[in-house]
Amino acid sequence: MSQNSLILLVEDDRRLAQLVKDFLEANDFQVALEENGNRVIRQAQNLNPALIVLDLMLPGKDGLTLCKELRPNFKGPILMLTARDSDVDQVLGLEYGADDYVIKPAEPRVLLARIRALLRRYYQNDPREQEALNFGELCIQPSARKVLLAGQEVILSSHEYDLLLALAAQAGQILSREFLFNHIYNREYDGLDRTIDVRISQLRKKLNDNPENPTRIKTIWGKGYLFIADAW
Amino acid sequence: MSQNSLILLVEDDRRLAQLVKDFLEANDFQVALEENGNRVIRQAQNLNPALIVLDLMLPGKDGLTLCKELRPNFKGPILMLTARDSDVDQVLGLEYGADDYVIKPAEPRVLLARIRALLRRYYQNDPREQEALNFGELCIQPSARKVLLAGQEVILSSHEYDLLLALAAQAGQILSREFLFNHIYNREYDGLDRTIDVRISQLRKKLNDNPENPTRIKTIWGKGYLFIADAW
DNA sequence: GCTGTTTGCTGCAGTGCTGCCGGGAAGCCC
DNA sequence: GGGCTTCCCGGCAGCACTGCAGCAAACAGC
Repeated sequence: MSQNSLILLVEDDRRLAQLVKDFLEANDFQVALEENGNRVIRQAQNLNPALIVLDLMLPGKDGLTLCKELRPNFKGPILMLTARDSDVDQVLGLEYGADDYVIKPAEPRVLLARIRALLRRYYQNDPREQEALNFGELCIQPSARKVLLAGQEVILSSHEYDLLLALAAQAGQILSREFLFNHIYNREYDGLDRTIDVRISQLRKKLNDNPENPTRIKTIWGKGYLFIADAW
Repeated sequence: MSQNSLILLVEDDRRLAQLVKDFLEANDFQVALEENGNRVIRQAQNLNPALIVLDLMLPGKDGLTLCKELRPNFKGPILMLTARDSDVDQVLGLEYGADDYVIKPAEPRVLLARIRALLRRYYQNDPREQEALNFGELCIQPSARKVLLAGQEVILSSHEYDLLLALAAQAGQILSREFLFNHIYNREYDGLDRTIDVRISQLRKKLNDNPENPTRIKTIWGKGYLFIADAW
């Protein structure tokens, strides 16, 4: 993370959304737009953004409820955005699980500063930073791009390694095929591609993980894959 | 990691400081006051507060510099507080390492909400790691998406697991079919769908819960379902 | 008691998802 | 270019999961 600097912007006013999007992109963020409140949760799962900016005045779903429902599925920072005269109270918003609350019209640089503060705080102790990741007998050494299983080196192909690292860095979270695909390749996921499945299959084989009853990489039916941190 | 609820309040206006102190104490925080900017760093080290509220208009030391110097010695959240017409800019403050920035005069409950949001975020044990939920013999492990009953793993389908988690996470509350449906599926509940009933039935079977006299998942006639936390 | 409504649960059929093989293309190193 | 590895992708087999219908039982109100 910080590996992915993707921000999910939930905003129904297209003009405003585009403005914010352009501004954030000019500042080296990637931005995904979502207009429909009902699709936010699914989008959050599929894209796994680093942060969500949530406008409360959405058609389709009440923003507060949305925020609350989002929490179990999204652990990262949520920044609420709302008009000054909104009946939705700042205090309430924060209590419903938002991490920050900015009143519209927001000065772009204020918004940017607050986004940066949230990301800095949340992703500061990023395990991805070179340090070795240890999960019981499994040890991943990003500095050497090397993986050890019970002390023995496991030879992984380039994509296999990338995939494993992506999973391990967010152990305990379900990662969608779409997210994994985008993470490894620089092209669009068409929703049908089975490449990830094949890589996972290889990985399991090399890590001695039984797909019928996996202890490391679990398949979440209809959702994606999950790396299990707990060593045993 | 200070599991305490001590807040270090840095403020030179005694009257205001006392007001804030009283208010926070009334809300179950402990508050330590510090008026002198030069002593803040030492105080932060000595007291190891959970959070620092920092007024920028201090005699003795410029607030921004202070914030910057504080950072290496204090890892917890810092909330900046300043007058609206201050020349110290919000953006600058956040860039200097503050985690939040509130403009005076601050409504007490807003301040409180923001303090709580910061603490919640910072002191939840590693954001990526969810704790296991324990209910007597039943143990739900979100990090591995695994459910244990008396030590034995219970194999649940994807939706069964989601449903159980939704219920367990709000144990003791009646959850309507509509809520559960929306929580699991991302589509509208038509008011007639019996899917939830069937899932509940499966769950009860797998959890050895007798529907005639359920000890885990109780049916609330006409309203929904209720997860009972108390172990049997 | 009776009635209409709500719930429990099973069985089945269909579908959509996953695992992974195997051929061939594409990259890489000499 | 040759030999090697890695990767892509079509495709098939298998089955987990879903949704539905249907009926019995429980319930609330009268």
